[in-house]
Amino acid sequence: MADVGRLAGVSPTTVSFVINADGTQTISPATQQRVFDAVEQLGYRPNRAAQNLRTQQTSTIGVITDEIAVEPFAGQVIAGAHDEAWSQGSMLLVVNTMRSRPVIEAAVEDLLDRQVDAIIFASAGTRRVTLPAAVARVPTVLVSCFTAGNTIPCVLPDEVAGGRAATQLLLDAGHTRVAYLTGAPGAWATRGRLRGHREALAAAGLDPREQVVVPGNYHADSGYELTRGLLRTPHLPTGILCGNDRMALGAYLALAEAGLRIPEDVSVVGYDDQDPLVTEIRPPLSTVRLPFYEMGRWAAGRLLSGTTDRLPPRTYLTCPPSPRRSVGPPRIIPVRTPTL
Amino acid sequence: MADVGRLAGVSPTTVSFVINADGTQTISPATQQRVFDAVEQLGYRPNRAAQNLRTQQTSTIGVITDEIAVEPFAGQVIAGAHDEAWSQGSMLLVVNTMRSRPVIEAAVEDLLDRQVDAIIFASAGTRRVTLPAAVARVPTVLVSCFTAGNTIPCVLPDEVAGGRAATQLLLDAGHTRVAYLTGAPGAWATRGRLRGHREALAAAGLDPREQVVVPGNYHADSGYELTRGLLRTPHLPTGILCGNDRMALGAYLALAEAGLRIPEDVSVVGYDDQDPLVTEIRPPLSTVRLPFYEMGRWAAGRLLSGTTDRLPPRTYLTCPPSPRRSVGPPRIIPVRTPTL
DNA sequence: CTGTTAGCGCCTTCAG
DNA sequence: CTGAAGGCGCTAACAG
Repeated sequence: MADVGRLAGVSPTTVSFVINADGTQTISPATQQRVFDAVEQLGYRPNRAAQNLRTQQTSTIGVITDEIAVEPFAGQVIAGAHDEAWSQGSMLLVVNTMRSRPVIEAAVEDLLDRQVDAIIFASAGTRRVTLPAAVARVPTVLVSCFTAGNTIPCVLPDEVAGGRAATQLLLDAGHTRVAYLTGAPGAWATRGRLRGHREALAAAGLDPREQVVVPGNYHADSGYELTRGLLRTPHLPTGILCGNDRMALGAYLALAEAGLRIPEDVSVVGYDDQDPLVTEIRPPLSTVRLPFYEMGRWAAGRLLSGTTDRLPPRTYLTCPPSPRRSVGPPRIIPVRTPTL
Repeated sequence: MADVGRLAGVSPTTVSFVINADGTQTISPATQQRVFDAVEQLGYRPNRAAQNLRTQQTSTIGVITDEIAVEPFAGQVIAGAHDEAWSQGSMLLVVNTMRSRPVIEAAVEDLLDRQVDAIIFASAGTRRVTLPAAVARVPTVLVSCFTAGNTIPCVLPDEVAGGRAATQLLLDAGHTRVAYLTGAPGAWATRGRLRGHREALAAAGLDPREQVVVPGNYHADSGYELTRGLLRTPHLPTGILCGNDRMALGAYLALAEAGLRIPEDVSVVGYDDQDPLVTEIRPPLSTVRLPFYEMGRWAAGRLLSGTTDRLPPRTYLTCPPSPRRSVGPPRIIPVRTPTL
């Protein structure tokens, strides 16, 4: 920097001023030009370590995640946070904890030592978490998880609206007898989606108690078994809503085995919009997308704008429907005689 | 740090020495203890920004990746690099380029400004890349890609051995008539796998020219179509090897439609070991795993040990077979009459 | 074995 | 509109 100043015939101070032009200083255009030329000529780049030391900030966000290699999830959260951060000149320092408590604690300490400007904590599968107290020393936003007393602002998928949207996909096509093969009963997501499902049914003038709802576990197997169970029923529903895309895959298999076509004989809807699953199966699956990318982006955005103190305890982002070809009009006479 | 020294009754220098005990200094145990006590009592933690400025290194590796949210790929590479880095006290600064040239250039500059100790450049799908010249300013390793003159050390999956392993899964079960539904013909991976396939065939005493090989494109659709093509053939092979797991999924669908069971009627082998696909479909798919995690880990390991100058231009990591239940003994009489 | 001293490169009041 | 000076927190010669 001293060199630049020398070449431009100004002091290092002036160089600093023109480089970090923050509006509070007024440097003559001529001088500015000379400085820029010198910077260019010398290939000068400011030393970030020195800036960090001086300014106490690093343009860096620490991202602590359960498991980076789990899809759909961390990758998208990170991608969203990354894109927002990148657009504002910040970068992401990522830590993968594999849910290990000691790692989480060490990660927070280390990130704090490295003077990250903020922390994003993201979990795979919405759940309650308890974080080391130290996170309070820096602005923090939780993605897809929350703390006991909502002590830290968080962003969550709006599963209730998602459940409504998924159901609506079937309702809009004219279905009036739909089965819901839910995910694992205990999960936060499951409860929200089921509630949304019932709301949509009721809003369409259908009695939720007359529709079939059976509990699954988010695995393809349960989608398969549950669908087979449905097939043994006298009145096969015209539409099947699955807890997630994997369960929908199971439903596809069971339906194919039974010689039933999608969507001609039965319509199927998933949840998650999990690539490449949904686009690779035939027909492509109608589903609802979880806003992982958006949540990551939202978190980084709030953090970078430095307005985390005025944030509501919980923010919900919508799960948009992703209609594809697995939903069609209901078959007129979908009645089947029980097999056996 | 001055406070710590004061509390322990020593100079800041001494504090630095005991904290960074590098063996070159000898501090009396008593003094060390006093320093540690003071550190503990004050909750002192060294300021990384200051250390970075002073030592010119940051215990940080920059990871530049095509697309972080693409599975199977960047997530695992990052997870591997992360685990290795973490075990040595380093962290990862990740940048997602979406293959944009300007972003790649900016990323390298920014990472260099931030004084990363090393850079890992990872691509989705092995291919040749050209990097900004500036990467040369810091140790760099390429993952799943390579440069024109092999100017930068890289680590790649051993696709030839992988192709052999995949084929061997079928051969070991007793198959002598196998079809290979390849991935996109132009791809580096496709060529290696095909070569390995032929080697395995030859090594088993089979004439590669008598086996059927048809080109696909890595999508489920092509697996589906190609398998249907096979079904129209008088002699259906007893084993089908697919270019990747998605194509295998297509094969599953085509086989199910034709009323053929896996592995009783036909055995199927995939490639990639893509979760959750391979474990969620029935039967679970026998496949070959791409060593993304290992490549990431390997890259970080070499970089951190500071021995990148003595590295061979290319290092191949094995693709281990992942046998599951989609392979069984060949059917005695798999002959079918053409379905016209 | 321990303390003194001098920066690492930058930002930022405060004077001019 | 520009320059001088001090210091962010730490490390590494160099003395003692």
